[in-house]
Amino acid sequence: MTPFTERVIGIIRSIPEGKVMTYGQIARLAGSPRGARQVVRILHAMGSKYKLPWHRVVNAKGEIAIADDEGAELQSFLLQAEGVRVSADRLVSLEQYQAAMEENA
DNA sequence: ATTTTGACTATGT
DNA sequence: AACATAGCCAAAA
Repeated sequence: MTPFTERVIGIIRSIPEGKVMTYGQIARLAGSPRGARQVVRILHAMGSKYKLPWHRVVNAKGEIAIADDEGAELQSFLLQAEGVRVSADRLVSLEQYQAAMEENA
């Protein structure tokens, strides 16, 4: 377990309900400005084990980044269940993750 | 050791 | 706004 991984986990765990963050933001906060893809891997590998709110992580455009349609639908459902507006093309309102970033900065 | 592969991003058309 | 390109970087093949 690298320090970077630990920081990523901590950051994701700190995302408040109803807010979302992007892979890039998380990577930057964890000290690796170009590490967005590593965040993806960490999330995929450790997500269930550490009970992280994986569904609160979206890409830079504010959209659900899951390739698999079924998984994307689940994420969309989970987000909407906590009050995040998600459009039919799985776009998340941008205000929500900007707020999350300030709280963690 | 080298290549491929992404739940990515920034930049330029 | 949609598409292409080029960086990116660790894990898997």
